Amino acid sequence: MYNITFEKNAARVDGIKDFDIGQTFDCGQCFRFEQSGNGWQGVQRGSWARFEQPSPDTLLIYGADESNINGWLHFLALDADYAAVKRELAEKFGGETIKNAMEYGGGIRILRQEPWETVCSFIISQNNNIPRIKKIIAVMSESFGKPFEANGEKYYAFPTADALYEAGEDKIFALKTGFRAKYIYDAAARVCDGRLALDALENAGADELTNALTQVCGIGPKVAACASLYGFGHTEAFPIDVWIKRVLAKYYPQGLDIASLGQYAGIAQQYLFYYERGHCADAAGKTKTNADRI
DNA sequence: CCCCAGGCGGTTG
DNA sequence: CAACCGCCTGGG
Repeated sequence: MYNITFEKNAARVDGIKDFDIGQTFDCGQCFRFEQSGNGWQGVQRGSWARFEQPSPDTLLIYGADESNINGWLHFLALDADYAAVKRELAEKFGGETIKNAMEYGGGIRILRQEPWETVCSFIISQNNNIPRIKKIIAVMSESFGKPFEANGEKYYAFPTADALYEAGEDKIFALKTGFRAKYIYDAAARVCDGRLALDALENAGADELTNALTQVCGIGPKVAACASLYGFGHTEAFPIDVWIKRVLAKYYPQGLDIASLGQYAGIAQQYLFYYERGHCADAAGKTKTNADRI
């Protein structure tokens, strides 16, 4: 277990395991944290923090103190036993692929993000690329999120559903959200009038949550699974995107029974996603030319 | 000009 | 129910 001490403007967490800030923030699960110097920083639930990891088992959290440290540790899922997660996944999957993926991205943790933010963010993610997703969310937050100050700088909370509903579909469209504008607006409207009761759904079962989310125009199985996994703590949710489709075709051509993978299937999905995307990025880095496209 | 990017809704056979 | 298709936008 880790040990927490407080320094002048940071919390120091020693004794952490199975955690890497770079892998965790760069594995595609969140869109509001950026690398800056030797650390990563961003905004979650209307608060700012900066993370540095001077050694594998030490984490510094700037912006954290006695009053909010538990919130940040929960966000990072440092209060979860990922050694147990990995043991179970190795057993449930069998084969070398999951072991290789867990070796490659063994420092990933599934963040516990704010539910509405995940719903809205993964609507934006559809048929889109990560740099543009991040840009849209940044501009959306600056436009409709509540400003606050931290570390001598101005930051913005992710906009509430009320703020986006009040803004209206046209202003959401003006953020370059394209055809997703009406989806975002529909989701916001449903949260505002209670048809999508996110607070209550935090305690709902997987099926009930999925059913509620997919009532929203523009939320299908993939976006619902992402929201369930990243925003509602459903580590069994298994989003299948284009990368995971490639993984399944490549490593499990005989088929993979997702339902048999157990309570941590979604965490496995993240390891596999990061593993496959990393491989492709490594391979594409120097050789991507028009001639390679044929 | 093409294609693609962490999908989805709608239409068709 | 499976297979298509169009979709805002931006970059290659």
